[in-house]
Amino acid sequence: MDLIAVVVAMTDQGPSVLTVGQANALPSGPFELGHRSLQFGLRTWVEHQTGHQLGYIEQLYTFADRDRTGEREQRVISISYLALTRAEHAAGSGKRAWRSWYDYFPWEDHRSDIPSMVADIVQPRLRAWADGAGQDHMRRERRQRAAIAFGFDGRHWNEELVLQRYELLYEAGLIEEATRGSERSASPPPVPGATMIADHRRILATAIARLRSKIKYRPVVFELMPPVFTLLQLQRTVEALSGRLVHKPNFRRLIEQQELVEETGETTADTVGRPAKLFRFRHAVLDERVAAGTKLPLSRA
Amino acid sequence: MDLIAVVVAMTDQGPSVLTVGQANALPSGPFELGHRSLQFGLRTWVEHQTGHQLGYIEQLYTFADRDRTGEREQRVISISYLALTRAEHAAGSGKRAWRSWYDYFPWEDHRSDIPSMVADIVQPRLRAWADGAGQDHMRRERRQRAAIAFGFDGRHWNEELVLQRYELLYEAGLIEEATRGSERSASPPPVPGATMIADHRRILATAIARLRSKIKYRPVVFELMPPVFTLLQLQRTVEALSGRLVHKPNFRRLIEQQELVEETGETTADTVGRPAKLFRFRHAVLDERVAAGTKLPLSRA
DNA sequence: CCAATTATTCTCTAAGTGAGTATAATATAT
DNA sequence: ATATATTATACTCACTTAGAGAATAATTGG
Repeated sequence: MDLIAVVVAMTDQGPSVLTVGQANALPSGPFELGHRSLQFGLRTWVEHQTGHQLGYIEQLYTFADRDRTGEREQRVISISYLALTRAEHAAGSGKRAWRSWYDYFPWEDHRSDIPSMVADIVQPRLRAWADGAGQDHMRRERRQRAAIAFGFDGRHWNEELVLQRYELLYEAGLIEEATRGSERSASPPPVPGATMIADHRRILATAIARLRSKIKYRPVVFELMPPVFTLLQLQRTVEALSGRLVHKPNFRRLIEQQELVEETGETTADTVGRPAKLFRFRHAVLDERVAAGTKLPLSRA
Repeated sequence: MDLIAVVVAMTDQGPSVLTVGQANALPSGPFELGHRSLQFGLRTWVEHQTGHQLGYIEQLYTFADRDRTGEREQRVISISYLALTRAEHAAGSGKRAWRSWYDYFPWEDHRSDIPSMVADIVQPRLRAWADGAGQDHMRRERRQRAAIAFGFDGRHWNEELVLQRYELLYEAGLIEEATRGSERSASPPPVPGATMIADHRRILATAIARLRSKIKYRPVVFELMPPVFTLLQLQRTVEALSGRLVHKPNFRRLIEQQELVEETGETTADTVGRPAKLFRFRHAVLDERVAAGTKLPLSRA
């Protein structure tokens, strides 16, 4: 019985995740009898071990597949969580490090255009995998899945399909984790991207997908923001999480008409150009509207 | 390590859940080593025990609170699942029975107007609970929470807040499960609604909330429908699940423009009035659009 | 003072949604 | 046979939302 945490914060390197070891594992710990509840158990040990106050915690998924850790007949139940915090809360102890999550998923960052590795590496290898299927209908099905997941053939990129993309690459043998234990020469070279132990990278993919979906209908972004911020800073955070750019005027309109923020009266001084008003999150909305939404003006075209 | 299933189907009594015992418990079973995965384990034992083929399975939540079962220091991890099936698949064995979920949550059915018990019983008792708070700001906060959850003071009813409503009633001591073990005379009489053992009713509330949310953006309703159906039958199912009526022309428009269904060419014969065309679900949409949506034309007013 | 830079406001258009009305096809009653 | 009830299906309209681009404002640095 293990608790695994995906702790997310914004750092200088962008949207980041707290890692241990050689930046190849998520922090995890046993669930102890002394803990009042699962969530409480997670909160106490993460805060104790990392000095991070966790603002928002959400259960992700419980895993127990037999060969999860590779050891046969040993059954470990892992309960994974998504937690949001602010990087400043760090007390940096031991071998813990923040890493941009795009280090592990370089194909997910579409903020400055589509990464070239998608067309140069991912697409041809997935194509080869699809063509390697025996029957004709299998080939078509594989191609269609790849096209939907990665937006090939003129389809639109859907930033929420993080897990589907990872699983597709895994199934195609293009992820190092998928070919562990088998002959190295037998499998094609993996796609770029830092790897993780066991299925931690898969759990991270689940967390990113959840967060990308959630910011559209719950005001959780603010857990990652400092107490006061400009609208552009807020926008950059949303863009970092979703991996794509949003239309600035429309973003402002959305935030303001939902009354998610209020002006502090101050403005920024340290920037070039016109100084921006500073805002703070209106915590009252959490009480006022349970289903307080935050939609993103993401283009469909 | 326990698996608990909320198995949902449409029966003559409306949206129904599979129960065991005196219709006061959800089916549950241990997770065995022989099972390949959690989901697989659940599927096999539910199908084995009830003769039901489970179409759709989704993990709900993992619980491990210390006093969950009332036995101290005994820590049981429960992983709960939502499963959808068709009632006809039944092979009816033993003490299993379908029960309308509104037997357990009578305040949740707003199809034919708001149930009178909401204004007659729930509202005054929640008001009394709020007024019983010590400080003034506590009273205001309790009143606001009740108003948001149940749509008092001219607010809108939000059908997705099933869990919030249950938890509010629980906190107010108006749910029998909340006052177990304490002096009976000390607590107010519980609100109407069948009870369940342990926290099963809470798990059921979680499942209903999840399903009411999900039918709006994923075509899961079809798991509950027979192979062919009329659009009105589909609409009635959606209404039964969400607990509120939808606008018929708009519902049709939504279903058709999303190309979720296709005509079979047949029409119904056994009804009064003009015969309706029969439709079947277009399984192709599951491949075509991963995020295939089913939105409901629910009124905001 | 002008260019560059960032912030903020406004407008236009297209699509989506809630609500109501009109027409079509059947059964049953008179 | 005709009217009426009943259910199915189609159409219309007003209003809101969302995507996109343009225009204006307030700074800093030459």
